[in-house]
Amino acid sequence: MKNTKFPPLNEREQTVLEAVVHIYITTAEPVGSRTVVKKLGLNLSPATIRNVMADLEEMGYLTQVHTSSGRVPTDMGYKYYVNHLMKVQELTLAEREHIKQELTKKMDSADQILRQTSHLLALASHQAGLAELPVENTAVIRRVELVPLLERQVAILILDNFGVVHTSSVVLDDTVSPQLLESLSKFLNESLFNVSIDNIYSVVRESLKKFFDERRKLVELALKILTQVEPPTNQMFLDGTNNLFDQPEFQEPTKVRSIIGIMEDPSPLVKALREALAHSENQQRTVLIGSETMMNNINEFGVIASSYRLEEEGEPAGFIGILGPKRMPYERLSSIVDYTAGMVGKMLSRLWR
Amino acid sequence: MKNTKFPPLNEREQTVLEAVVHIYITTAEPVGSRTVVKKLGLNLSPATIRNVMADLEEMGYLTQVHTSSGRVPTDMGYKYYVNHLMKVQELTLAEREHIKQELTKKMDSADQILRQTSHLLALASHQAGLAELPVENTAVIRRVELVPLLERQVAILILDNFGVVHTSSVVLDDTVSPQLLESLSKFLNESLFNVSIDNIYSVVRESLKKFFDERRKLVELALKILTQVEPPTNQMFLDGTNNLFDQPEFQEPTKVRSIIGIMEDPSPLVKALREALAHSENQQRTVLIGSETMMNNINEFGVIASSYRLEEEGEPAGFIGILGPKRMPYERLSSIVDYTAGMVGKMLSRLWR
DNA sequence: TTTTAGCACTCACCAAGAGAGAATGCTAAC
DNA sequence: GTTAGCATTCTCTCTTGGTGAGTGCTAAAA
Repeated sequence: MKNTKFPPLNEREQTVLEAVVHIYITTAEPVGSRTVVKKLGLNLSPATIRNVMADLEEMGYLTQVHTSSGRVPTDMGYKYYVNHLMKVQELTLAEREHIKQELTKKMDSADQILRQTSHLLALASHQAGLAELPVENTAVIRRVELVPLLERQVAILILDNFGVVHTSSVVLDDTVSPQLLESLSKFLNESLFNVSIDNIYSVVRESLKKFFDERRKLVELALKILTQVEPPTNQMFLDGTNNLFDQPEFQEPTKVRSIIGIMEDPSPLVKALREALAHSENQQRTVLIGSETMMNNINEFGVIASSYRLEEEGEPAGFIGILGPKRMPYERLSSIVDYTAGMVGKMLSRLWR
Repeated sequence: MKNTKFPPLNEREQTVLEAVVHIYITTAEPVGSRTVVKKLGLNLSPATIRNVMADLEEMGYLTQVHTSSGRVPTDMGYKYYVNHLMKVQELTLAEREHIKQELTKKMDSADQILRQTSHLLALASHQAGLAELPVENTAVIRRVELVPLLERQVAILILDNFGVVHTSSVVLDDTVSPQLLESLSKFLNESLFNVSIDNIYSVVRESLKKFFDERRKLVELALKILTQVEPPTNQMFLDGTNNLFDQPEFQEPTKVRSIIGIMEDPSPLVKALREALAHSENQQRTVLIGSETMMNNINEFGVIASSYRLEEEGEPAGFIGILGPKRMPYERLSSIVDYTAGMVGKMLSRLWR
């Protein structure tokens, strides 16, 4: 899609494209020229619109599912619509209140808030909702605890500033004295405090060097323990995937499997979204369509995502969004995503202030 | 199913029922009398077998998908087969070695072992594998940690004897002094050590009473904190659900949704399995078929489960199993489940010895 | 130059029908 | 008790023909 050209459209062409997208979104049926005329209320005959639609097809914005059927937007058509034609709908007061209310329920961790967010988005959109935990490079270690469990087993708990606890445990070859563990714990806390979780390995290794000769045994133990800490995979919550099965485009078995695929491993989608958000205007909102979603050769999905920030003007800390068929009501859903992202940011920052 | 009668079968009827089940399991097509004769190599004509099959149908063991189609086993037919006819196949040495190898990989927690188990079972069976963490009533608290995170936020960590860490965190109304937290932590550790996780509330409440007048503030805080600990839902790992989509019986959209349903909430299945295992011979292995699986009105599944024990002659600590269509190769899969359950028990007990 | 009426054409969709094939149940004979 | 024979039942597939929505093209109108 990167190098595809988007030929410019005159006013009439824009109007027709917009109409086709709108009609197709609500009906899921190929759109014919007559229908467009009726919808637009123009004083033109279907034949005229037919010519416009033929032009739009030639430029790559529309396509026919078979000769002499109505037109359907291509990915490029959707993209043009989203970028140039769509007017984001304001949410009603009631809708805003509802979102606000659902997100101001008592929640004590980022985990809970984002799980709730994905649920809320799924409910509000009748599509699948997704919500990512704050990305690691903004997460910072607050505390490391080593807890002796049984003679040779030690649990490692890493708490970050978002209240997320990363746990792991290790079975050692030798027994460890409580004294040794305690001094190790102290050492780790000192060297890891406020270190980004991303950097856990490098920082520790470095600060370990200083100690190496002094406390050889301690150092070895520390390395042994830390290699057990799994690099925290950035977690994403995905809710309401069953809504997708209601869509006519996901009835076929092959399409069904693609949904399962996402549930099992959303990482390609996450990666694509992060990239797109980083390059988007203001790093605010992005829409990916079809192949852009990077879901193993399934080009049926569309996704709308917005970043949230922990401070008004800060860096994006993570994103939330809605996943559905390409044929989604973008105008309405975009505003839901935007507003919710704002609220999530507020709620998260309130957590630790 | 509870009150259904299982009319006794004579030898020929048993042979025919067994043949029908076997053939249907491999072909997924209704089985005709001719096919049965060929398979059995008997010196009888199809007409004779037809009569037997008609009898079996009358008794409820077989059914026709439509007049003048071949026969298919009913749930009752499968059940009779599993209980009386099936001969559990020995695993080959290679198969046993493979399972052993996969389970003796370095793993440091019950969590990892059972996740790996569900994966292994899915792979070996080409169905979905499931594995439950050791049930709570055998899990006992080893250690409680209260970790101050930020001024008003406290994380609660409960470690059980299986190396599983239950975490939660709470935002308090007032700030808490480290001293208070420390004494509270000490108090909780004393009163909760070796207490079953099931009983956390009752035990704490009781032992709190003793302290009530002495240290009022401490007690209130403890209660506040403990109400934040979510009752740990017994976790079950489910892997390989995508294998199910390959089965012809799960092609239709409605069936597909039932699979999703299980992925989202397997608790009815878990409950049914626990119950069945408790009443099974030796509390060892059980097979549930169709409606017995308790999956909201979807009667297409079958499940084979075995309990594992932490000590040779101990109580069952949890179960593992295989979920697939009713039409599963029970003879082979049963032995896989049995053997794996034995290995899991060994691996778990080795963890904390 | 733009728009439109008219018309032939294309294609999906549906219903009805015909024929093949796999099984069955039943009856009467072995 | 077993079986051969046969009419019967039902699914599945393929064909056929009709309908309707929509298109592209051409030539005329604005």
